[in-house]
Amino acid sequence: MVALLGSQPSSTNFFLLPTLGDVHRPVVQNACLWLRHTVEVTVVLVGPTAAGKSSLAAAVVRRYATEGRRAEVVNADSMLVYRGMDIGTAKPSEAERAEVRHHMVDLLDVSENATVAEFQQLARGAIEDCRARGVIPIVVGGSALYVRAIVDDFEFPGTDPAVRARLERELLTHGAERLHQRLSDADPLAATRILPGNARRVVRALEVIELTGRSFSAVLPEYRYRLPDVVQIGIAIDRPTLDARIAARVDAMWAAGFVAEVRRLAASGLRDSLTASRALGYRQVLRYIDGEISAAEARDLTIVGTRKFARRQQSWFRKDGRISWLPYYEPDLVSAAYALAGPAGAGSVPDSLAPVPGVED
RNA sequence: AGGGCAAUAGCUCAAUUGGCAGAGCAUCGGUCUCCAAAACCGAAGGUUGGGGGUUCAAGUCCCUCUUGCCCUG
Repeated sequence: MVALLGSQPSSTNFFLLPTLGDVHRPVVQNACLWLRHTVEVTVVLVGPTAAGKSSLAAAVVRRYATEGRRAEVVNADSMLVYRGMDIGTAKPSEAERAEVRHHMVDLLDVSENATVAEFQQLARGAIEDCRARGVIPIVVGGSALYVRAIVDDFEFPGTDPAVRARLERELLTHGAERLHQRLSDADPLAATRILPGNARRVVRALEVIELTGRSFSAVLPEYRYRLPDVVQIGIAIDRPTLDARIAARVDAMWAAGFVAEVRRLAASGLRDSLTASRALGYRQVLRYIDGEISAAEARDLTIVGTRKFARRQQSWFRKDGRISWLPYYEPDLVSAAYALAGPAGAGSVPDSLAPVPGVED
């Protein structure tokens, strides 16, 4: 039954076309109340850091519970996968995780390298697992690439440590320009898309070409869900408010013992890691611990870095036209989100909750 | 009070003997198929503290005022 309806992704949307008059709404909602038992929705909650995704997710899970439905969170935040990185990542607390099950959290040691491809596999598995158990997965994340890799048609060509290491060495000896020149010969199209200064992407392109024997004409896929029924909700928040929240959050982290956490992780190899050591806050606190900068500088750099990260997140998300935006100040944000994600929802935007222009940007 | 030093983009500072006021950071915008909390690219931003003078030409030299810092009383 699930599979049958799942093959018609638009079934719920169909009943809720915005053109329907209010008169029909009760009927429509009844239809959906019935459908909610058979159609499996995947909810995706996005937005910049400190917008309030986690607490909203937990509240929506609770609301589902009042309807007798179970929902679980699938994290799509790149740094939450590291064990021990708790304060600096604003990881949901143990209490929160005891109440709501969180997937894709605490999977790796700080010394291990996270990859998008692996994350994609595991996260998709977690979603399948939820669906198989009749649980609604709520993907919550600020890493746009991760979210898209999970929800859209992404296929990552493989990677080979040996090839990669050799290319990295060539990068050191010959420089990025030279590698980019080589990319121009091997794959002119890719070379026009990747700027010579971006050594990282040049190396990856050469790696893929060498591994696959084909050109690296990688372009982001179209905005098309590979899952049957996805509802993407974004929290819209204006910059001044977001910036204030970020500053307050960083201060709270320091007060909560962030430096001690970084010290602890440094002892277990944080410094040598490729990915974890680059995490916002951790990178700056490491410099502070090493005496390179003052505590105040570390704090300020973390705030500025987080702010810039939030801008990048917003610019990534605002391109995705499938996201329904809810203003952070919506008095009953939970009901609004639930209206989109819950039984009556599946993508319809209630009139009162149309995107708020001033907030979205 | 007297003497000395300084004042240039939002911030920190550059600017040959007087010769088209620049850089880093912040800000804004963009790119993105395995390090993505990463990596990279672009744009905007100035009556050089105010006023006067010398000069073909003044951020630069002279006078004056304002503000800040230091020293001496």
